Amino acid sequence: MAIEDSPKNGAPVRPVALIAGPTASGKSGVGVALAKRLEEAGRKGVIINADSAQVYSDLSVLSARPSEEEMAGIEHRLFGAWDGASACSAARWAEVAREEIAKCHEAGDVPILVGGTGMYIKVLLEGIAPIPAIEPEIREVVRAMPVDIAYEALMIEDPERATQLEPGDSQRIARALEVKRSTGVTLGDWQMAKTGGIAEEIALFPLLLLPPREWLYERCDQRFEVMLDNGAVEEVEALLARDLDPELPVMRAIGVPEIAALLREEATREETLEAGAQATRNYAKRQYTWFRRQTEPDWPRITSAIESDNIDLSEYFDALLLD
RNA sequence: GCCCGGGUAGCUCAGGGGUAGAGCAGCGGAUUGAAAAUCCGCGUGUCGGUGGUUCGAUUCCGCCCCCGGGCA
Repeated sequence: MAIEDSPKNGAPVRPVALIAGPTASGKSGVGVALAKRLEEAGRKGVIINADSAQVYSDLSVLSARPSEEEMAGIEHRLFGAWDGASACSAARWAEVAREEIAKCHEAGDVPILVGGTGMYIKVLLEGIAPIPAIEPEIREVVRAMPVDIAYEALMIEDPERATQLEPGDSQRIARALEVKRSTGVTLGDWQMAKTGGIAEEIALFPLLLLPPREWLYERCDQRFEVMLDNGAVEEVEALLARDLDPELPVMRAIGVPEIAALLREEATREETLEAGAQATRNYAKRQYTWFRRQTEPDWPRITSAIESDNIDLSEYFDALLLD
């Protein structure tokens, strides 16, 4: 629903604020600042996590989940909401986020999505093909296949998709294969329909944080060092003690493999620091590309260094701040 | 001081008489149920300096400089 459809002199109907950007760009601070401004304007803002790692209870330090202090009395939802033993997914997150957003709207609150997982946000807004759960045995077999073998199989079972994919894209090849084998229908056929997107039902107020690369990378480096000094090692120790499937998303989160190597004494602290910081930077770059290219061109962007105290929120969220 | 081994892309290094190449970094891009994942593309750099041999040297030879290691 477009803003123009809102009552002339009132707040927009079903508003959703969205603050997105790469890791370490300062999203959380901006989200909290917005919630505070809403409070001043007589409305309640609720922050909803849109980050695929902050979703796991096992990852607090390593996912940079905001502390009680940083939350500053603002309600935060979907942070640490999943147990690491069960893999979240874009579709599942979107389903839950949709419910939380609906609850906010019922209560007259303003949901503020904050996060860096572009695909989660995209699925929430645009929906996704309604593909049923994959047979666990099929998934296991497919994921255990070496890429070249899986690609050959896909060439036979779903040649159309196979030719669209890079022969080295293990993950997408496995996905296409498991969908065909489990449902009997090709991924391409499933994807002809998308369901669940809320873009048409809400008034979206997006803001992309795309600060200068150099500034961002510096923060990535600092951030990983701070994590290492503030419990990341203990967090990974506890996670490893659970003896979970190493393929699980929690086990692949940035910093987990690196710190696991440190705990196995296969790396020094110095090397761990370097590796973790590097992985963070590489990730930030990928997010940068996503947000720069996979979002609507008219979404406002801040391309300077982010100081949540100095951002003029009214410039981006004016309609929300009307009382 | 002498003897070895090196000095080649931002880093680690390969190569070799016809002006050079990988990995990583960096940059660009993709992204439809693991997305902090998965994948694709982009490589001119006084080949340490300087003389010489040669049609031609980064490659061979001499000298010099620098960095390791060893011997004194």
